[in-house]
Amino acid sequence: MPASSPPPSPPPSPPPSTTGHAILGLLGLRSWTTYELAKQVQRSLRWFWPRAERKLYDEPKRLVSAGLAHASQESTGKRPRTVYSTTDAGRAALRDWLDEPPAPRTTEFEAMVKVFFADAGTLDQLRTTLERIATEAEERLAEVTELAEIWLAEPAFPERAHLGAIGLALVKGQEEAVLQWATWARGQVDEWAATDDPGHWDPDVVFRRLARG
Amino acid sequence: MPASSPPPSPPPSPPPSTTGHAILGLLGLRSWTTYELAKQVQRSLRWFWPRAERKLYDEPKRLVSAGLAHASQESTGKRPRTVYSTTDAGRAALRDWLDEPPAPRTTEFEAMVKVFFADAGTLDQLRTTLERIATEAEERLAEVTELAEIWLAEPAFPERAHLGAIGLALVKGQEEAVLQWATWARGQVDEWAATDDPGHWDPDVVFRRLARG
DNA sequence: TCTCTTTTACTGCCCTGTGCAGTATCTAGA
DNA sequence: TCTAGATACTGCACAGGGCAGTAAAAGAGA
Repeated sequence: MPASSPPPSPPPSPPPSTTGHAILGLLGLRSWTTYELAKQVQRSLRWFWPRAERKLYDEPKRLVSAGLAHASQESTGKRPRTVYSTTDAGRAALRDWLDEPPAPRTTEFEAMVKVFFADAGTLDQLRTTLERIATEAEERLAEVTELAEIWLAEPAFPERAHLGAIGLALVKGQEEAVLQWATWARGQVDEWAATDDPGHWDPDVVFRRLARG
Repeated sequence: MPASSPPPSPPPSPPPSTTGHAILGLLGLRSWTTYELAKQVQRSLRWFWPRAERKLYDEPKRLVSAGLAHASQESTGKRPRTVYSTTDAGRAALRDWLDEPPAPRTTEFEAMVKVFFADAGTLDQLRTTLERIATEAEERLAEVTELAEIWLAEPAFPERAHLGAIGLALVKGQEEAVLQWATWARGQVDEWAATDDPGHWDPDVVFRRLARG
């Protein structure tokens, strides 16, 4: 007897990505247009899950086709806009996703690649790179201060202040660590004779400190 | 007079990406097969510029077509292998690249997205996520210790120990910052009544600390 | 000696994600 | 009224990731 042909099932929408779940999280707070979503991701999620605006126009559509979100066509005058909201299935998916082991943290730090290969260039180039690393960290620390002040004065989601607080605290810790390192490194590099010759500067002193755990 | 047709020039190979320059940096140390390159990237560059092995088989070919690297076909028995080395143009490109302003540092930290949307789930889920963040940081700190010991005992490139030392020092600072935060956060969360109700725990205490700069 | 596992050495394919250009409309201010 | 900026998208080319697949060499153990 021949095998019966499989029943015509709707194409199984792939399980949402991290980006999908992050958007699902924002939809759990309120409804958003894609444009608002993009701005909000820049303000908050950017710190831990940076995504280009472009992507945020595609992802909600996938959520809708998976039944995890709902889209309603509205309009401002003649210009149409799409407002997305979550669904019961969306809330359930978000809840379940919290159980799954998170992907390992990854960092892209181009400036440190330049530090690592600094012996292909001059000490001045290395110092400039360290300067840029420090400046970036300082700018972000200023942003942290600004965000903390906004949370104190006019929070958009006061009922979520506790989650915002612990999140922002991590950002501050990270940026401070980078800034402290950059300041230290700047001092160390000043003792080197050249990028490929540390002179009397002894790397083993550092390695022994790092090896102590 | 009609415009003359443009001379048939070779397709301008696009300027190498960060990944390309990173490989150029490794080729500056010695010649590598792609397989060795992939392993080396996992050991060292991974910390600041993580790239999938797959990509490391494509990128050297682009460097060769841009004249920045040289490929020689060798063989181990009947199996062919490609050994890449740098060129004068490659060394010059690397040197020039060190001057260019680096891309901003970015971090993908899925676990923190789960922390940020923890109010979609339970306190147990949040505690588990914090636990996982701490464990990951501890594992990486152990790796830092291990690498420091290798640098002390049998360094592969002793003449580059100074650059390895300052690089590894940053990794340690970053991981310690995450671990300290996770420990602190675990304690704070223990005072909350639920993920969406911090009880008497006051987020403004944290925000005021963060706002002080 | 034979077998099995691990290491070496890649390629193809599909998917996610980025950056940029392009197309409109709406709003607020000079 | 004119213009700048904000809103609301789409298309396209390219970087990069993950996984499956292929295959030969080297080493380990029976």
